[in-house]
Amino acid sequence: MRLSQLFSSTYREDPAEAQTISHKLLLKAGMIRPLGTGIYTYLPLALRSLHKVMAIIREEMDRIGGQEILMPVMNPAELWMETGRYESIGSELVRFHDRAHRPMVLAMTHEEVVTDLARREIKSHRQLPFMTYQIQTKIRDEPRSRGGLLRVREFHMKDAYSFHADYADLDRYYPRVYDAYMRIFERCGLKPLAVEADTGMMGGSGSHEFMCLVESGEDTVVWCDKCGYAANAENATSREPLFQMDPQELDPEEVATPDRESIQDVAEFLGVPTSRTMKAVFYNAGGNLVFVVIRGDIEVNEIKLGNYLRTTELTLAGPDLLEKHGIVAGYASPMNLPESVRIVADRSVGWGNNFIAGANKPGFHIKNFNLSCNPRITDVVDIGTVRSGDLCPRCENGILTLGRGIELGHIFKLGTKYTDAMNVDYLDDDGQRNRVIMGCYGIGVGRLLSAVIEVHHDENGIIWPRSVAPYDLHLISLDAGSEDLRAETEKLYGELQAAGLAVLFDDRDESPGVKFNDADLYGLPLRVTLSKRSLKKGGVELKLRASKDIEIAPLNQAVGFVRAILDATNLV
RNA sequence: CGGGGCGUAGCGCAGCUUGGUAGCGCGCCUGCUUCGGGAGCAGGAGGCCGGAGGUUCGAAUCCUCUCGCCCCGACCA
Repeated sequence: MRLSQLFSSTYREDPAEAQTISHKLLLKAGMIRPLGTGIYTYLPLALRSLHKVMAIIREEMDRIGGQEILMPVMNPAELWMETGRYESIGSELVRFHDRAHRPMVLAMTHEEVVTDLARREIKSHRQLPFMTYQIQTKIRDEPRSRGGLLRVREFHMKDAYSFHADYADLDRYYPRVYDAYMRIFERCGLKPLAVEADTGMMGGSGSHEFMCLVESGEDTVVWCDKCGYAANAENATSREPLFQMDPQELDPEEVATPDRESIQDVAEFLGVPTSRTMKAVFYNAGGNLVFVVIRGDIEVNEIKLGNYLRTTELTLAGPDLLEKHGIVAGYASPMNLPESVRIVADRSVGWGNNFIAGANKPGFHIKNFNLSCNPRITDVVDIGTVRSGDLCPRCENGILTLGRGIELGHIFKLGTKYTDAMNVDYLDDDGQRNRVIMGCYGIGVGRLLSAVIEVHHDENGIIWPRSVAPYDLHLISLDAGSEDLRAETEKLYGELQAAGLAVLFDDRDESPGVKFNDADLYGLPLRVTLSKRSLKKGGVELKLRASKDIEIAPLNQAVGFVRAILDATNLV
């Protein structure tokens, strides 16, 4: 491809709207252009990379027996009503009516469609197991898109669905998908961390997310430095920490704590660490007040709490709701609570005794709060947020670390959530009717591309791994008007292409500085420069984008050198 | 949906406080010169100042409403 013909233009300055590195570079390098919030056009360079990622995905999915299909984006709402998701999913599901006034949706995922398909096709156990996948546009009217391609409202997802006769078969297949996922990401130049994940609105019995650890990631992940434990912070847990226990429980007594409402203030005022306090956090769970008791130094994990309460409608309770139950904000007490309030305690209430807690009276707290003070505290569960430095729940000496990650993919053991809702059965070899078991597996393709840039770049631009680079090499002609030199470069361009290499040829009448800077920005793996100076040095200059070193190859052997270098750097 | 920020030429921005119908840098076009890390000179094109309404003799500038974009939070395969 001649750069003079390429439909793309670079920016000299960083686009103001972009914050994350990949967003900046994708715009700056002329790879994507925005159409609206979270909606982008892929220009030729980005599309070539996207296609390479897709090709890798297809190879790996085919390798584990996947069969590619393509399902519709436009779905009758009826299907989604069948599984209940038409109602349960919020406005990120785009709903509309067709010309005949039938309710329709734009698919944000394809469990409904594929499960319906399966129920029409599956008759016998002989057809099981199988796995279908597609790479299809997904529409999600995200409440908040951001970060360029990292989180968008219309995107490409590889989604796969496997169907099994029993759980054992799903359990056997699931690790194969896991391995295929690792291969896909590694082939794209990423080394993701697979973490145990919350299943969210998808449901199911187990799931893993594949996290690319970078600062710009939206998720918090937790991992152990000793064993393999890794989890999304949403559902991570830790082992009981070391804590102080007084030899005996004392009787509670009130202490004056004027104008000290936050745990921090109270602890400082009374001269105790926050771990010796018990704090109260109120939630509105679908209109009901829930009182959460948790040790003062630990944060409530709302995902865990929501899972425990089996609700997705969970917000901090407003003053109205508190007042209604006669609770004094800032001094709320886990003692003497009205019967109307549900109490949920984090397991950390057992990590110590004689705590400081609220007195439910402005300006007062109580000393020596113990679990025995309130017999109504019976729900003691793990709803705390894991902190960096906490002890690993799985091994002896491990310490947990927290980091940020981009969710590249997510795999689920769905079980029968959808096959139950849609009655998908098969006949076993005894002629008995059995429920089909499902797994589902997603990868965000554009997000994966963004993640590659987040990981592979420097201050001058992208540094593509060859596997997903839009072209293999960037050929620069510094002919300065010399027709001979130009002819040599044209000849080399032809030879490189004839050798099967994908070449981006900067044939523009631009100054060397512009060409070098654009080459760095585009970030193709290898830069090949032909100029008066390079000829004087003995041929053409070869420079890897990822390295500072420059090698000279004789002009008549340039193609061989290029191939050798590219092949040697094939794996990034 | 809450909180914050921003909409002026393709990109980055100034002008707005103190109203007088728009400017800078880069990019773009033409010519000449130049040619190894974003060249020089000369000439040129390009903007209903996001939109609507209002105040005013007069609005990019003041007021009201609205739309869009970005960030944080809520939310979220």
